[in-house]
Amino acid sequence: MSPYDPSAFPPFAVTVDLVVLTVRRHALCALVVRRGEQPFQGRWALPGGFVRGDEDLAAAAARELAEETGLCAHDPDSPASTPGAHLEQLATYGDPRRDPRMRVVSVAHLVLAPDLPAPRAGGDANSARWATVEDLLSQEGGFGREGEQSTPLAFDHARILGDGVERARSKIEYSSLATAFCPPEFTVGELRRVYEAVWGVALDPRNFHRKVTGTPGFLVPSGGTTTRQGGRPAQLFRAGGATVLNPPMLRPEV
Amino acid sequence: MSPYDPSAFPPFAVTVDLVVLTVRRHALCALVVRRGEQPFQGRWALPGGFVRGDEDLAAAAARELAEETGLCAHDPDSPASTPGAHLEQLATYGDPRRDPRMRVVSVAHLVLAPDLPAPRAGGDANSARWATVEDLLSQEGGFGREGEQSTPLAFDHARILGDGVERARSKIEYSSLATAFCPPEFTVGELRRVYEAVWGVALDPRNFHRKVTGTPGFLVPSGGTTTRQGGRPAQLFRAGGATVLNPPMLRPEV
DNA sequence: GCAATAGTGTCTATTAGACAGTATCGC
DNA sequence: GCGATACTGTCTAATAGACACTATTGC
Repeated sequence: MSPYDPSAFPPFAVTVDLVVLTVRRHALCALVVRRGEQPFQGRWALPGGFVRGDEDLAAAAARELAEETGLCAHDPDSPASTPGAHLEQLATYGDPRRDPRMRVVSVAHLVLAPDLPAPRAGGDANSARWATVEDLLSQEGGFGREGEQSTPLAFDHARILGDGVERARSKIEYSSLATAFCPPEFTVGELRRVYEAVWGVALDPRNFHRKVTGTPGFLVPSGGTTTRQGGRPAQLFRAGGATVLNPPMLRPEV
Repeated sequence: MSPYDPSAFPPFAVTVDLVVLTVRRHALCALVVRRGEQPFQGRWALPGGFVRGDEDLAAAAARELAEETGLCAHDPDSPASTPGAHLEQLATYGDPRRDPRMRVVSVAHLVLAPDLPAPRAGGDANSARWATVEDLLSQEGGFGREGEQSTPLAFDHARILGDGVERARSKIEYSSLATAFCPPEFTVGELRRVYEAVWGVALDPRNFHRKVTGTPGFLVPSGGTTTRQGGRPAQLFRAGGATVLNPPMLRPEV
């Protein structure tokens, strides 16, 4: 067969799946939706859907994100987009048997978002929720915050979620992306709690403060202060222009 | 439309494209093939082809690699594969207009290989060659080593190649992947020349030697020595078991 | 000897990590 | 006052980078 014979290619469906991460109550959480149909009916899955015929992959991911959360994604590769959550391509999953019905290639995307109000999913408020990554990835399922048992995720979504979490854990080391988990204005302590939740470690508040305020372009003071965390008023910052951190934040050893 | 109605998805073609990098004569080079048909007939392009209906994405990439180079890819994610070149998924490109004939989503893969004999491409030795990354990515095309002008790469392959080069440049900082550019046994000086070619910088041989031999698990002595680089005989090493380098190699500032 | 590469030692400026101590809020 | 968090300063061990020096080959 000719390498580009348009009439001779096998038919594929192409979807986007979203790993939407946020930090809630000092825990790294992901957005999951309940499947209403077979296969895996009733199980939790990552949000996602088909790429339309005239739609770019990043556009499809941003559309699905808006449909599920109302978030406006900020794709660093596309020039003009309203500020909001960070969106980037994660990886593509194409095992021939990953969907029992047909050949589906899924282009997974990673979204990092600040703590949000309750998710919505097409008007059915009960069909989407935040769950801790720990619960979703524990082998037997574990228990959600309402005491509801989390069965394993549908399809290969546990692997996709694991890859997304690993990407987030490593990217906040050498980029300023941890600020994507924070509201527009935030304190050094709030940023530290993001690192602690994503990495699952405790960091020295004093050395952390010295490190982030000493990294050029990471944070810019916004002028105000807040006492929303209690204690002495803390200076408020915005994300600076730097995207790459040099020197990087160092993740403590195991 | 139901989010998973099997009869209602738009038809996509899915291909794999390969960014095959090697170091030749102190320069980072990529494998390109000449297109025999429209569009972009006669232009250079990255090797690649359709994913078969029952084939995983990584398997398709390994098959294309073997067809183009005879290399056996070593995918770190798959358990048993003959040692050879390193292969990993790079990114997926799905702009609706990236191929003028139809909707093609391409899952690009990155291959890092030691210096190889001349490439082959389906028996037609003239239709595949190594070109320096510098020539391929220079805006106007530049000149290849035979003095032949390199026109810009077909499709969006210049962008894919640029992304692959950037991935390679950053991955050799914090992983042991630079050894994938070396033969099974190599000297510290040969490894240093890999870093210098990929990063395009000059490194201090003495500090480099101290750094790589002091990083646990990076290199293991094989016992032999060689004088193939001239000068005092150099100890031969193999790649050690470590995949992540801690501390990382530091790329000098611009 | 001379050129080339390999390998070791030494000094210095920088920094990560540990931790003392002070500042400023709510209660 | 007390508890909490924010911030600044200090010490030490480790290290990146610069560079002097020696070792061992081919010619």
